[in-house]
Amino acid sequence: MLNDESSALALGIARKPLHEEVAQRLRELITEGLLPAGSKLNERVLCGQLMVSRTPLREALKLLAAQKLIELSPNRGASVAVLTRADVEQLFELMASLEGLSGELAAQRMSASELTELYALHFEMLAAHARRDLPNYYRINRQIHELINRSARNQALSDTYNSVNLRIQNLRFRSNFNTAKWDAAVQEHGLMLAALAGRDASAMRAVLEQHLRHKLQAVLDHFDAQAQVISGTLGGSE
Amino acid sequence: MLNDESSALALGIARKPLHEEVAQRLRELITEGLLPAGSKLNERVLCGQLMVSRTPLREALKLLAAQKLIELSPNRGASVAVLTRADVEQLFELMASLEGLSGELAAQRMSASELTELYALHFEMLAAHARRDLPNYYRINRQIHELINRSARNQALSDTYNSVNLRIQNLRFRSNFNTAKWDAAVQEHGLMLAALAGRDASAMRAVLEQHLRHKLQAVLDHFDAQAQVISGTLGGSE
DNA sequence: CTTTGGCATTTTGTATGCAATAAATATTGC
DNA sequence: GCAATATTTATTGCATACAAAATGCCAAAG
Repeated sequence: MLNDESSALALGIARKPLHEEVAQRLRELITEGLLPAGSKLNERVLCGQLMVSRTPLREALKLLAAQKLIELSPNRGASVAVLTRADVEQLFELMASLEGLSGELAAQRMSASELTELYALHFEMLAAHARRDLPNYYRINRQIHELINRSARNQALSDTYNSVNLRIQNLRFRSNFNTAKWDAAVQEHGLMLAALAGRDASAMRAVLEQHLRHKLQAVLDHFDAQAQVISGTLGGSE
Repeated sequence: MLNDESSALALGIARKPLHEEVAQRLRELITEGLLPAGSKLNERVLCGQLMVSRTPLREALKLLAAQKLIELSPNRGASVAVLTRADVEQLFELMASLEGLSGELAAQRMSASELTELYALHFEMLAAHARRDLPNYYRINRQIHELINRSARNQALSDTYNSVNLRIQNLRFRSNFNTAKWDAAVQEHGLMLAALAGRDASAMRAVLEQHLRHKLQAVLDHFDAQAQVISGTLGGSE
C-alpha cells in the first residue's frame, strides 16, 4: 500500500534496500542538524515523515546505532547521540591518528595522476580561500581529504575514517572559523602537498596530526562558547 | 565508565533486547569458526536454531553487516564475510596504528594500579608460556591488551579497536605459531612493559606496531599455506 | 501539599502474513 | 539432445497485528 512506484523510476535494476535509503536519509538529517543532538526519534512519527513502515525504519535505526550516530535505550526508543566535551576530544584524538596513517600511506602509494589531481584541487581550494567562499572551501577540502584517503589504498581505514568523520562532521561545520585559523589551515595544506610530493611519509603524518589538533581547538572553542551561552541563557539579555 | 553490560547486574531485571543477544550469539559463532567464512545464512534456518522470529534476527544481521562481519546482498540474503589476502593486510595495517595509538596514550595515562595489574598479568602470561599452555596464553594476552586499551582513556578508540579486532580474531587464533615466533612475541611483551613503566610513549608505539607486523606475518603464512592446500586439493592424495 | 497506587494511553518489542524477487526445475521447440 | 523459456519453489523484503513495557494522569491516602 505504501509502496510508491513513482520513486522506482530507474531502469528496474539497482534498487537499494529500503532500510539503507532510510538510514542514509536519517544520517543526512542528523549531520545537517535538522535532527539536533539529543532529540528523541519516535518511530511512528518518523514512519509518517519518511513514508515507510516500522520494519525498515527499525532496521535503519539499528544501523545508525552501530555507527554511534544515535543511541538506543531498551523499551525507550532512539535519540540522536549527544557528544560530551570528552567525546569530542577522544574522537579527534582517534581521527588525528587515522588521518596520520592515511597521509603516511598516501605519501608512499599515491600515483602520479592522483598527485596531479590533488594539485588541481589544492589550487581550487586556494581560489575559494582567496574569495572567502566558505561553502566551496569546505567542499573542496573534503574532496582533498577523500583523495588522500583513496590514495592510502586501505579500504578498512577509509571505512573507519568515514565512520568517525560522520560523528564529528556536524561539529566541524559549526566550529569557530576566524581568518587567522583559516589562513593557518590553508598553509598546512601547502605543507601537506609538499610532503606528498616529496614522498615524506613521516612529515605527512606530522602535518595531518597538527592539522587535526588545530581543528579540535576550533571545535572546542565553539563547544565551550555554546556551553557558555546555554548556561547563561537565564541571565542573558534576549 | 559504566556501560550497559556492566550495569546489568544492578537490579536484576535488566533484560537485553533480543536482537542484541542474537547478534552476540552470531558473533560468537562466526569468530569461533562454527559459521565459516563464506557460508550462507538462511533466515528461516537460523530462526529455528536460535529460537527467535525473523524480526530480531534480521535486526541482528543488519548490526553484524554494519560491523562487516557478514555481507548482505539484496534479495539474496546474508553470508559470513570472506577476507582476501589484501583485506587481511589492510586490517592489520589499521590495527597496528590503533594499537600504536592505544599504547602511546596508555604510556601517558596509565595509573600506578593499572601498571601493577599489568605486571601481574605479564607474569601470569610468562607462566602460561613456560608451560606451553596456549589457551591460557591467549586468554591472558587478550586481558593485557584490553587493559592497555582501557588505560588509553579513549572510548572511541576502544570501540574501533574492538570492531576491527573482531574481524581478524578468528585468523589470529588459527595462525602459525611455532616456538620461535611465540618466544619473540613474549619478548616483545617484555619491551612493552618496560616502555610503559618508563612512560616512553613513542617506544610503546614502536613495540606494538612491530608486534602487529609480526602477527600479520604469522597470519599471512597460514593464509598462504591454506590457499596452497585448497588449490592442491585436486592433485593431493585423498 | 505531597506521595503513592492503579488505570489509560502511548511506544517499543516480537511474531506473522503477504508480496516481490531470485533460484531451481520442468517443458517445449528446434 | 540441447537450448530457451515457462513454471514452480524457496527466500528475502516489507507491512501489519499483537504483546509487553513505559509514561502520564488522576484520585485517594497520609
